[in-house]
Amino acid sequence: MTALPNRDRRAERREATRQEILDAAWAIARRDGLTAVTLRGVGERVGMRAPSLYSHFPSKHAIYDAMFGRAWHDLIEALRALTPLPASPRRALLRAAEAFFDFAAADPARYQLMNQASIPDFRPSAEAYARSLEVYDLMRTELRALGVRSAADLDLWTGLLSGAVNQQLANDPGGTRWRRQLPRLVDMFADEVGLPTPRLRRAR
Amino acid sequence: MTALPNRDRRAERREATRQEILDAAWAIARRDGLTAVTLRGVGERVGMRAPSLYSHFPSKHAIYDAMFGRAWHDLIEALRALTPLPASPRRALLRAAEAFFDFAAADPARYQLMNQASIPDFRPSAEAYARSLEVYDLMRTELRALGVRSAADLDLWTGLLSGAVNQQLANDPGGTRWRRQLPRLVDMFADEVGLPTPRLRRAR
DNA sequence: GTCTATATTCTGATAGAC
DNA sequence: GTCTATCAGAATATAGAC
Repeated sequence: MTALPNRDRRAERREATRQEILDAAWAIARRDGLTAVTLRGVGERVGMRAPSLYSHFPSKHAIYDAMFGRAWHDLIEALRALTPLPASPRRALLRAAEAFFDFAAADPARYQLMNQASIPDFRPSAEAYARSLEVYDLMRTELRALGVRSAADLDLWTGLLSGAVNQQLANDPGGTRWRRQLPRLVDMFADEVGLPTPRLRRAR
Repeated sequence: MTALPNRDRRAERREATRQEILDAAWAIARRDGLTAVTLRGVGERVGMRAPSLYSHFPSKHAIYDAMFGRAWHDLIEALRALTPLPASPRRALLRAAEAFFDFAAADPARYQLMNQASIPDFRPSAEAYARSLEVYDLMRTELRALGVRSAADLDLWTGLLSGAVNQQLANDPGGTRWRRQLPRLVDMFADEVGLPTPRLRRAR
């Protein structure tokens, strides 16, 4: 009778513990960098000895992998939460660009895990990697809806976005020097690929 | 009589050994990543035991620091070698952009050392860091000569460039997907900041 | 599922002989 | 200036008691 409820409880508890472990790993990564995440450190934060973590994750890389998948999942959610986008293509692009930018700037360690191969020997699993492709698909679909079709144009857009983010994180962390350029980038891109006016900013 | 010549010889030999050590470290970094550089590994390549390296560098970080400074120095040279630039501002920009791009793409590990804080606890010395500022100055001076004066415009330019490089290294290493966008980026930038036509590519 | 104890391996760095 | 020997510490991971 109580067999099923108990099993649910256990599964829930187990999942909660997994989550605590991941949260601890994120906290360390944010404070001291991705490579500062150690099993001892994580264990200490969750009130466990390091070896006990192996009851929940088969290896340290599995923890990174879960973090990687989670990060991309959260980005997907952040982008999906944008719909419905403004009817104006340029306003729609700006809204999406700002969402992406803010997601990246909110957690540089997360951005580093997602985009830069910064952990020796770590390769995301196929499942986790698929989530990053999903974001790419999402962007492509969105741009297509706005009338941007060619692969080169999509590359152009991702280049503009990642450039702004990278410069912000590298040269003005916590600031807004490149975030302020987003309306300009949107106009430049929209002009280049032939999206309708009016511009967000007045032309010079 | 021979005191001075001998001292020169020794200094030369010593400098040559230092260079061999750095070359070995670069080779390892290029093959297996920056963090794969170990004193034992470097020593093996130069035919020394690890402790002997301390006769030439006071610490492992000092090796990284020399590499960092050298990388920026080489970029400075690559950029200086561009003068005289084409008279056409847009062609001048394209030439500089391609030089920067190719420098980065030629050695991703070097680019990572220069731009991303990827080695735990490593901070470049003031001397080495000054070289990176020199590149920034060089770019500012060059843009100013072309008529680009505002700090925001300079930020825009560095964002466009670093975005193309980052996407190339992350998503199409060894390829040309983003390198091909450079003429387009130059035109977009030139249009935005009001540089004279004609465009490099025809407008759409 | 968590623990202690330990294996294994690697790291940067130092001491001191030669 | 290079060597051997070693330190001191960190890391991931495993074995097995409870």
